[in-house]
Amino acid sequence: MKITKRFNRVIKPLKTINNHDPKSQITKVKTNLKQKSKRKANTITIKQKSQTQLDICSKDSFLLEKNPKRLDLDYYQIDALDLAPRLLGKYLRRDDVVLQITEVEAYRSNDSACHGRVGVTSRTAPLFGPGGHAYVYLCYGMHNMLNVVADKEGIGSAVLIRSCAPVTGLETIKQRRGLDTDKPVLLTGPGKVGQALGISKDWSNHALFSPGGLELLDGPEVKDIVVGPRVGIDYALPEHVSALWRFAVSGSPWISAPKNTLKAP
DNA sequence: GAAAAGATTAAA
DNA sequence: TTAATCTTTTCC
Repeated sequence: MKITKRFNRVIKPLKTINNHDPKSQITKVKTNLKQKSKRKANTITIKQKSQTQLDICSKDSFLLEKNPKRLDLDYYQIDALDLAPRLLGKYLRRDDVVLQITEVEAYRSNDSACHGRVGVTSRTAPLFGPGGHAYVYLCYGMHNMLNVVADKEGIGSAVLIRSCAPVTGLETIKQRRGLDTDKPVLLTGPGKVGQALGISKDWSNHALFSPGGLELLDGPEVKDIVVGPRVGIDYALPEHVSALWRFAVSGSPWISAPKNTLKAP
């Protein structure tokens, strides 16, 4: 498999060169190389810019909260559709890492896109437990997706955390992600959030309102929200595919793709 | 002309 | 879904 990848990457430019004027193609390749080295040279500038964004987005608000408290069990005992937008701005903490939630999706009872549609299994059991627990599942055999279980026991609904902004523990986040950057690519996507928090499906059913491990802390209420259809649920019924149950902090750079489907409500 | 944003593709 | 590429658009 690796051979195929390498083969493609080597052969592609050659094909292009053969089909076009060699001189212009060589110039193009040279330009690309130049751009790449320049990008490297500009790393410092980019980092400074991102750092500013980071401060504006989340660091200040976390410090202002002084000592954010864990949300209590009652907070979660509502419809996932109501809980989802309320989780924007809240904080996820594990070890020295604190992330501020910037993008979520609601998965509800009687929702053909929700894992709960198959009923209670060993995997989905936490989903049917009382709200306030984590529901973590493996996607594509490698991505751990973090959901916050909503509503009362037996309902089977949750809020998927799709993106976050870093607040503290940037070095740990980078290390877990295996990426040395401060840019949104670090945390925009559900798999990235799970990786940054260092969680696996073993964390499924973990109580987010209890001290220790993974905690969900209170944060500022987000009023400027954009909404859109949920991502990657083509298998669901049309009415659920089109439902605007994806929520994100308006204007935040910490939002996953696709962004053009998000609009003011 | 360079950076940013969008689209595409392989991989797991 | 993610990461890496390739392509198009934006803007200094």
